[in-house]
Amino acid sequence: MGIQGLLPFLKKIHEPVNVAQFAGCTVAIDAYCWLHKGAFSCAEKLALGEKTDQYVYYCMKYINYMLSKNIKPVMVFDGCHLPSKKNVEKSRREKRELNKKKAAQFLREGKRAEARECLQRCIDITPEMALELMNTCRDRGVDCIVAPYEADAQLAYLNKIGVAQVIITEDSDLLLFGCEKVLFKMDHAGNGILIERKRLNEVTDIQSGHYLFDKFRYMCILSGCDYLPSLSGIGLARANKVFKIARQADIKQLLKKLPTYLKSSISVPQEYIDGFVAANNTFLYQFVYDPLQRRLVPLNPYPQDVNPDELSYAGSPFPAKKALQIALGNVNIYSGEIFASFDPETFVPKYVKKKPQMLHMLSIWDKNYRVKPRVPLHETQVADRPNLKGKEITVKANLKKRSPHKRVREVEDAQEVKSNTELYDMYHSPVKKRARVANIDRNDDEEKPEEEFKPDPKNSPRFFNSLSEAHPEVKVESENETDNDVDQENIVSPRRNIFASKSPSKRPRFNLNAPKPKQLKSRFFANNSISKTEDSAFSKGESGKSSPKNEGLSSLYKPVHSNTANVYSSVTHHASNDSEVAQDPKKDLEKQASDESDLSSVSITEVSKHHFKFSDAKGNNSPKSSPKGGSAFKWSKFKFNRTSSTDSLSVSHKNSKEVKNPFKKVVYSNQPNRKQLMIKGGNSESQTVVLIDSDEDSTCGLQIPAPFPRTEKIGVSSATNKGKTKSGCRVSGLSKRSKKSSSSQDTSNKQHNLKDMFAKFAHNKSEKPRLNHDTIDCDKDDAFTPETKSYPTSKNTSVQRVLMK
DNA sequence: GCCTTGTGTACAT
DNA sequence: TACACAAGGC
Repeated sequence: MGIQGLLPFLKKIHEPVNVAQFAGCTVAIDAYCWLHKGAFSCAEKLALGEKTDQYVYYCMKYINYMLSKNIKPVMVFDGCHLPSKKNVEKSRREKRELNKKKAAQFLREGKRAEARECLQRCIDITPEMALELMNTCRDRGVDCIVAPYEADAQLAYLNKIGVAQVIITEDSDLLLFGCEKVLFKMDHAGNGILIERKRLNEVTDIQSGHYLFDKFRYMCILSGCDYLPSLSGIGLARANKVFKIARQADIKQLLKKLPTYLKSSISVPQEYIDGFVAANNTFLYQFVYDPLQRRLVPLNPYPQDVNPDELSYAGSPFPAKKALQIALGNVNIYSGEIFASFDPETFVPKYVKKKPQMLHMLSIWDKNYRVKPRVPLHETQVADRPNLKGKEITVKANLKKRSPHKRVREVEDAQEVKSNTELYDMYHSPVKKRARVANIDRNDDEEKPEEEFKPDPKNSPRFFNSLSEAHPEVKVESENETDNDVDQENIVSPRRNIFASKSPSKRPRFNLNAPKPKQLKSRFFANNSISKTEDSAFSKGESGKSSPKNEGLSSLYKPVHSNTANVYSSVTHHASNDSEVAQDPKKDLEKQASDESDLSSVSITEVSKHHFKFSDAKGNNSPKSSPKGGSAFKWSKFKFNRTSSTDSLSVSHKNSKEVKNPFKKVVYSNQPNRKQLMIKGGNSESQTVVLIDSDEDSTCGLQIPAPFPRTEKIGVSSATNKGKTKSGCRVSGLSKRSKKSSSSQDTSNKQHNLKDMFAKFAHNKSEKPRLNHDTIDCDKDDAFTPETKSYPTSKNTSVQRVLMK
């Protein structure tokens, strides 16, 4: 439940970010948030006791994304119920039971839709479901830990001791526990809203001199929290008002004076004051498990005036062995029985071949594990940046000609799709659609890590200290220079362009000449991945059978789609071809990983380098699910100019064709003060990277996190800012609300746009759209007609000029 | 008019 | 679990 209205209350300090910016960091995740959302898709099956692992699949999509971004996830699960939350849990249980009864009634009456709604409302995440996810995560080398009590406190503790640098959750309570950085509402593309503890004082009315984090916590408790309902008529706004004017340090005394502060006749009983203190202590001293010391500890050390014996409402300590077994996930927290046997000393992840060498990337259960050194992520580097404000920089991207092999592939790809009808069918066929989604995921895994901006730290420890000195290929020009024509002769053709994506030879490619894929077991849907749960006492029984408690409901339910889950259970892996090392993405990436000093990336590439495609329940490959190459479209002939009339960046083709909103993706580079714009219209060779650097505050919903200088207006005129984009260009970082207001129509038209894209590109069979989610809702206008495609002619070099604001 | 409170709805596929 | 919205209290 959290603090009602807290997130909207903190809107001022919402910071749209992508989790990829925390590459190299550890991110602790409130696993139940994902489990709950994942369970939504299979609520009926779960309620009826049928076997499904859809919720695992859902969670693993997030996990895989983070692994592909070199982020170490740590999954944190809820443990035992706190006495403080007894009432909340009871109320939830009653609601679930009520909905179950309603569902049964609807099913008796033949009202399936209503029954489904009720079943969705009675989703209960069981310890068995958590174990299923834990087993899958561990096979991928992802750490899991079960909190002795609430995951929230455990997450905060991991953040506090430096194990995790960021927390991902949907629960606003995390802020009260004292987390430094919390990422809310993260989607599958890693976009979310970051709230930092250090900025909380910006939203409260408490004067900065009098601001204390304690006051923020008091304010939230006063407005009502899981441990204490609010006094009638007091919400966040009134609670904020109290702490704006209150100077009373003693919270008990302050609460007694509440009617005075609120100028009302509100009654504050002693019972409420005691409850308030208990709630506050629960936020402060709840038991958590320290995986490094392997023992239970309070979230914060007890001060002298607090007697731990009086904090039974904040949890009771367990014996050391039991505490460890709970933390390892071996104990069913409902029944208390041992239902798993995970041992970190002997466990070897199935799908991680190499152990990371960076100590903070090891398992938190590994004895050699060390927390990541606390280095300010950006601050040390911000001061050293060159000031490019008001400058226009010219960025050259190294563009290589297509290999003949690739051209052949495109032709073959084009021949696969014969007509608009076929494309339309592809889109609307459920199984094929899923295969297409898998294809999108593959593209993401395969290409995005490559696109990230990673300057060589050996050659440039302070990369941006002297941009032009360190990298002569970057030409910095003054704003007064109006000549947009670039003198190609004066540009030294770079051997290696640090702004460009990596060499195509190192890029994983789908190889049409590779042998047919071998049928392998799914990574995380292999049957053996759930064998432990089947063997255990808590198992829901054989597949297809309902558990006894659900038999009554199950007998009422006549499923129409009996075997949809099988689509997930059989996944084909494109086996690598040993004889074609150069074409083998797996080997390429391994080689690439081994070239890097941080071998932790090996496990990351291990995750991202495989291509999956779905097959049907019998294991037959879907013919339309083979990976596709990028489109032939090239951006190399476009220039980026500032147009005074719209105060925006526009793009013009060399043949004077103007295109708006060319940017498909904004990626935060690892370097501070730099944002990379990835122009993904073309294939990998023609991708161009433009660094934007600006001090201006956010416009059009594009925001750069605080350590970065703010955002540049990109492809959106000032008249259409406030998060709205005229042409539907995807702008990462829009708040949900502004997305709804501005792009809800875009979203509803998304499928039509995609269909249009198919239709448009199908006219030219050599041209195919990249089925990348970043491009789906782009290009609604006719800017990208096949005629605009072109290839670089200027010595494989493309030049973009960007005015730095 | 501000604020709280209750209700309805989406969440995933 | 959170958000949007409407109703109602102060």
